[in-house]
This record gives sequence, structure tokens and C-alpha cells, in this order.
Amino acid sequence: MNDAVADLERDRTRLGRSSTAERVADILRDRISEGFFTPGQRLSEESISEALGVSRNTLREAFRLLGHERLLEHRLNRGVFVRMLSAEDVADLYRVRRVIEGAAVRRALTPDQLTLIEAALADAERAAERDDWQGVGTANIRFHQALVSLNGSPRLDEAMRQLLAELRLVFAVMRNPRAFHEPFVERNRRLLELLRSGRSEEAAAYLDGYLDEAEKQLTRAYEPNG
Amino acid sequence: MNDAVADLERDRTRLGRSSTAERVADILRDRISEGFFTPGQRLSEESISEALGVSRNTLREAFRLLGHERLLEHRLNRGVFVRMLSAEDVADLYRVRRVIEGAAVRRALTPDQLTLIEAALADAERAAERDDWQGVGTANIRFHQALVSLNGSPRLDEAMRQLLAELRLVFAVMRNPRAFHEPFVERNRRLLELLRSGRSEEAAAYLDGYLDEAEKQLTRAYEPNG
DNA sequence: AACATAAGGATCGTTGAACAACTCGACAAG
DNA sequence: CTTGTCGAGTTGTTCAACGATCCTTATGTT
Repeated sequence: MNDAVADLERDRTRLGRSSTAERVADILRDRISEGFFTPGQRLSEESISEALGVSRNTLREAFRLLGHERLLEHRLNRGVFVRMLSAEDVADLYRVRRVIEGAAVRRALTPDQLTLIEAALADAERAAERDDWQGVGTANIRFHQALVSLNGSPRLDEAMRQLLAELRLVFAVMRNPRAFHEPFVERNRRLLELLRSGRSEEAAAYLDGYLDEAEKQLTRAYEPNG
Repeated sequence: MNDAVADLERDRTRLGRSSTAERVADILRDRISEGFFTPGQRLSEESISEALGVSRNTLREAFRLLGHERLLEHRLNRGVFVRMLSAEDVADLYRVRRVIEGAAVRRALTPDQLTLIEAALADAERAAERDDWQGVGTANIRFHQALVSLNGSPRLDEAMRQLLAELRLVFAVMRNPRAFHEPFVERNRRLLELLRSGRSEEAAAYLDGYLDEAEKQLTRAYEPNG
């Protein structure tokens, strides 16, 4: 019995997790990352609270939540807007990725720590065969999330989660997802092999170049019509 | 005219920055880090909103803000509590510090980047001469904050700010601040000299040992009566 | 005595309405 | 073309109310 019960404890976080404000935040978060709400757009308290059938107060709590995740921007007396990232923001996001992901790949790993990463990579490869580039993007994100989890730090995991959510704001305005996501599947494969064979310094160097390239592509595809 | 107006833009952030909820959050944050509210204590919506003269709704917005900073813990239908850190939390905080501060000291620096760090260190040394150990603690925090700023990343700065606020929750329950803070002034001095002479790998190694020691002391002073 | 159950009180969660404060565009005056 | 003024529309904040939930205490059962 004890094992089964212990397993249940993992679900406890999901239990406490059900205030209306949080569920509203979940909905809005999804809508933002799927591009339904586009960066720069203003979110009206009145129309959204009415549409979702919650009070303005509750909606405002949800707005605060997403504001702290940097998905929304709160301008006093003017309302909340879907965050619009500048080129400087993109640069900063990649600065942070280099620090956090770099620390992850430099660690000594046990083989079983790599299974999660392998799984995400396999998903990406399967999605690529299906020409499902949105799916590739999602799986790639999982790949990097799993990479960070090698640090074994809940706080770094959380930071990475937020960072990737912000990055999705940029992906949302990109017009050619294939050109962006496709090449990285292969690179992820190579990175994983370096990790598996324990060549961490090589892996770190490879990751740095990898992130440089991604940042450059993103900035290029982003800035001209920013 | 254009130059003078351009200068003003820097003040724009200060303009939007004053909703009641945020000011309430500022007050509560101060109260928590000064130990007026102690970890584990429940913060009643009714009594606090009454005491501060704001409505429950506004206070709840402030609670949400501090919850996201991990200073408060929100339990559904039970209220908010001042966060109580476990030994595992302390370990995680130091895990993150190793990653973020480690990345900072490994960078190549220009001498003028060190002036902020030097200033914080000088403050700590002066406070130590005055036997002002609270002051030493504050200056030490500024030292590490300045260290992280070498990364040049606003997001990492912000993450470090939050992390140190969490750590203050632990400092607040410590009974002998001198024993904890005093030895680190000297270590900070040594670390700065290593940085100044450009020996970054040596500095990184020194920092690692430094953080190990701090974590150990903190865990020891903390766990027995946790 | 140990345990399960039920009732009651306190507090939180959420709502709806109200009004003040503020933004922004339009239009008039200089 | 710039500066004042006005008004519509939106956000900021408060208040009162009620249902939902938790905690404690009292009650009853085995």
C-alpha cells in the first residue's frame, strides 16, 4: 500500500491547484502561446471577464499571475497587454539559457537521467517525419526543459519553464516554423550523444554555438518588422 | 531639447510603479525580512486589511505578488502563511547560487565593472568595524547581487534578487548573525582580488568552496530546531 | 476509551455594484 | 501648430454579501 500511496503524493500539487483565478490564468496562458492573443494586444477586463463568466476581481488576480510570468504587461490605469519582446529581451533570454543550460550539460550524469531527454528528442524526430512543425517545436522545448532538469533544482526548472513560455511569445510571431525548428532536431541528437559519452566540455561548447545560432536566427526573423 | 527629453525616458519605469497593491506588498516584504512576521505565521486577510486600511481585494493582490516571490505560501481556503524554508529549500537555493554566481565570476571583466562590487565590500568592512552585523549581512547581500550583475542580464539580476529575499527568511530565524556573517567579509575580499587579477577559474573554485561552507553553516544552524 | 460523525464558527473564495481616478482622443482657443 | 478643456470609456479600489471550505468542539457509537 505504501508505495501506491506515496505515488499519490505527486498529485497533491494538482489538488490544491484549483482557484478560479488560476484556472483562468491557465486558459489565458494557453491562448497566448497558441497565438490567439497576439503580442501587444490589450486585454480588456470587461469583455474577457464577461466572456469567461468570472468577475472582474477574479480576472484581475489571473492577470497578476500572468504578469509575474512576464506573459502580460501591466500598465497602470491603462490595462494589461500581451507582452511584446524586444530584441534586447531575446538577447537576455538567451543569456540566461547559456547560464542555466550550460551548467546542466557540464554535470556528471547517470545514464537513466538521460531517458527523459531521449524521449523528448524521439518525439521531436517523429513529429518532424510527420511534417508537424508545431509538434517539433513543442518537443524541442521539452528537450531543453529536460536538459535543465539535470541540475536537479526545482527553482531552475521553474525558471526555465517561465523562460520558455516567454520565448513562445516570439515563436508565435514567426512565419516559418519549419525553417526555424527543423535544423535543431539534428543538433539536439548530436548534443545528446556528446552527453551520453560523457564529453561534457565538448557538449557545453556545442551548446553555446547552438544557442548562438538560435538567437541569431530568431533576432533576424524578428527584428526587421519588430 | 532632444537630449534632455531622452534622459527623461529613464524615469518612465518609476511612473507606472505605484498601485496600492504594490505598495502594500512592499510593506509586507519589509516586515517579513525584518522578522516582524515570522516563518510559518498565518497572515489574516481581515486583520491586515483593516490594519493597513485597504480592502481585502487589494490585500489579496498584494498576497499574490509576494506568493510569486515565494515569500508567502498560499494554501487554498486556509489563507496565506509566511514561507517556511526546509533544509531541501536551502540546498536548492545554494544550487542556484552556484549556477548563477559561478557563471558571473567566469566572465572576463572590465575593471570598472568591479567598482560596484568593491563599494559593497567596503560597506561590509566598515559595518564589521562598527560591530553592526545586520549591516554586514545587508552589505554582503549587495556584494553578491553586484557579482551577479556581471552577467549583464536583467532576468538573472531579478532571479538573484528573489533568491536573496528567500534566503533572508532563513537569516531571520538565526540567532547568531555575527558568527555567520563575519567570516565571509574576508572571503569576499579574497574573491574580489582573484577577480581583479583575472584568475577566473581560481575565483570560480573559490566561490564554490565558499558557497559550500555557507550552505553547511546555514543548514547546521537551521535544521536542529527546524 | 477510542473512534467516527455532526454541528458551529471562523475564514477564505468569489461575485456584483459602485464610485473615484485616470487615459485618450476630439475639439476649441490662442 | 501648440496648448487647454471636455467627455466617453476603462481601470483602480472599496464594500457588502453569500457560498464553500476548513478547524474545532460536541455528540454519539462501538
